[in-house]
Amino acid sequence: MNKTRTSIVDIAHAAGVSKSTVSLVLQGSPLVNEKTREKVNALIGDLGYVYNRGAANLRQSKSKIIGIVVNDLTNSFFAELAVGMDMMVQSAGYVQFLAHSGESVDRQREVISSMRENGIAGLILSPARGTKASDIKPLADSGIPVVLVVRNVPGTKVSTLLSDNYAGAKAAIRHLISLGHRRIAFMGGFVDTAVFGERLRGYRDALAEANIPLNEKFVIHSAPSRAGGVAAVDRMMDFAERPTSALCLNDAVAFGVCDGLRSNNIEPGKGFGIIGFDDVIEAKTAVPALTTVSVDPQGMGQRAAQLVLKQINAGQTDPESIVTSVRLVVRQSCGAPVKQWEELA
Amino acid sequence: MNKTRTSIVDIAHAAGVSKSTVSLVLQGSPLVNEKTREKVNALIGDLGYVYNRGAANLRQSKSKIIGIVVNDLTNSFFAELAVGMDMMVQSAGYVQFLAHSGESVDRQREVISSMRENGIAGLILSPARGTKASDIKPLADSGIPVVLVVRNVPGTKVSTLLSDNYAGAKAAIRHLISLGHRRIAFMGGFVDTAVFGERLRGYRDALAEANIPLNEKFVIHSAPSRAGGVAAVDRMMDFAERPTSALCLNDAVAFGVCDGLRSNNIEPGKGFGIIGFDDVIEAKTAVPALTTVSVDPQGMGQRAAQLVLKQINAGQTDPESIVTSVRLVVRQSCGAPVKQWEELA
DNA sequence: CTTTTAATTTGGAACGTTCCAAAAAACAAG
DNA sequence: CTTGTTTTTTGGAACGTTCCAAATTAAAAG
Repeated sequence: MNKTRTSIVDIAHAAGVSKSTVSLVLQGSPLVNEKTREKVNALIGDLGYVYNRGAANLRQSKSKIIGIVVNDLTNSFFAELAVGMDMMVQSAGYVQFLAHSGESVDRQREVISSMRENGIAGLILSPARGTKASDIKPLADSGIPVVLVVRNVPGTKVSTLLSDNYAGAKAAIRHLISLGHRRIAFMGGFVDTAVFGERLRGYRDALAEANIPLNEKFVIHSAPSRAGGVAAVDRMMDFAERPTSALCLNDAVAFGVCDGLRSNNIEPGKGFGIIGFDDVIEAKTAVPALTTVSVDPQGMGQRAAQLVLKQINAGQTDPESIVTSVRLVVRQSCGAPVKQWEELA
Repeated sequence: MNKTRTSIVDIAHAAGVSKSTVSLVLQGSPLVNEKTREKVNALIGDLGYVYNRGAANLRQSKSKIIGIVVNDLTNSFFAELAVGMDMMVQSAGYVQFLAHSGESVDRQREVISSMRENGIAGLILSPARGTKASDIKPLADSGIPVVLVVRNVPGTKVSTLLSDNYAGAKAAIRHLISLGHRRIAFMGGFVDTAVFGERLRGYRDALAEANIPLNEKFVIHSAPSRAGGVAAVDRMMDFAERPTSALCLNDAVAFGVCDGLRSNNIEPGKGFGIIGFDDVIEAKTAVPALTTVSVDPQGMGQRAAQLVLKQINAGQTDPESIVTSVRLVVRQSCGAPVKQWEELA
């Protein structure tokens, strides 16, 4: 309503003190007399004063803003990741620019540069596919802490927070083998991402470990989405010798695989074993409940936020690379040992 | 790396012009000579200058920041809504504070006030359950455009963008009736939200229209989530006379209902008809593909962003209330007319 | 070469804070 | 009442931009 926002000097004037004193009050400085503090605080309420953080940032040349760029908010894994970050960021008294790159490197570049203009204190980035080290370099060089989550970008010298994809995949395959599976597929994902590479490596090594020869046809590429899972199953149905189970790139693919199996009249978890990756919230309630490698997306988001906050407060520290451990949660989607199915058939 | 960020005066100095001229160049003013413009632009690149939008905001007392608060990012409806907003906001040269309230009014209040301190130019709010008009009033009074999406808050004088819940629910029920259903449930949601109320009203009126008496037991409350859908089905299984189909509060509940039916050995879409609400991305690929009332979340997000941008540019305009229309997309989850099921049984 | 007009450029004040050195006030001790 | 000490308060410069009125330069006209 007011012509102009009420500022610190308006308060000062009303309280009969100087703007410096008001500033001190706002910062909760112990220097001010209790009496004046109360008077000032009262006025702040009465006049509807709102602190102008932008002005403060300008003066101090530092901000309380953290940039977060996520490649796909639509995927609940990333949505949960974002929620985890949000919690941490807010409770540290920061505020976040959260943007969605939609896997577009161009858009990602735009939002990062826009965030930079707006003076972020740090950046958490879940990079879009195809991100190059040079996309991150200028930011990092200017001294702004950057933390890469979920996906790494080769050639960068910034902190990373990744999950142990290799161990997770290996554990999953071992579990399938222990249930009696021998024909195990790996579904979803494209070769150009590090995540895919690591999980695939875990798959291969676990098979080798059990002396099961690798059938190249059994690694079925597809989009890392629910629709991709459906597509992968369709592809699989044409095989002469079909797998009896699959490790999926992520939970979204796994759900898609369930969908695809059903439309081919195969009951997921009964006629075919499925393991996902991520442990998205729905994994628990889905039917069949999804056996999956739990990455704890919210927790990961929180840790990422903590990491970037730590680096902001510490001035400049050496980049840190954290690999978070991962655990297999066994639920219903692998059903009973494979022997029983053969009896059923 | 540099001790201090390079500023407009550094450039001015290097180019042998005044800071005013550099400022003019940055704003793309036609006043500057082509020669000097080029010189300045070259220097800007060379010296790695980055524009300080905060300082500009301070001077102009307006910002290019839009606040977005969403009650639950984890729900893909809202995630998609956020993505739609993001697209619009970015392409208008704005940047967004996106926060997640997690249905907590307290947290919502905190983030809104923090956004205010950071000088947002407008706010898009999908209010947490239980939001009061007084939570929004101070912001709106200070002249910052506010747009409410998805959920309304009674007693506020701000713009709203809601979907036609009543008509959507009515259309859904008519469809079920046309397939031969008579025992139709309404699943999910709690009474205290406007959305629930409107959809329920559509349900009731459509039944009345067809002279089907309302069975109060058939409106089954539950959390508006996937888990809530499962719970609702469990409740339903105890009924002596069970419904043959259900309209669900939203797609998340609908998916949960599918899960719940399966664990009771009822095949969704074959033994029971299900209609969702929202038309989330997975609705298309799920098996059975979900018949649902399409709200087009991304489109809605875009429209919300457009609305707030319009109000920002127009200075102050009267609040606008938009109800977006909605359409029933028929897919597989209602299966064949109910007659056939009886023959099957 | 002057004068007029148009095209460019430019200091300095302002935006709302924080910070610093220094002033003022309050209190204690002699 | 002085002097010294501690507590509290205070102007003004600074942060990096935009804006304005005014100054300078270039071009056109006489």
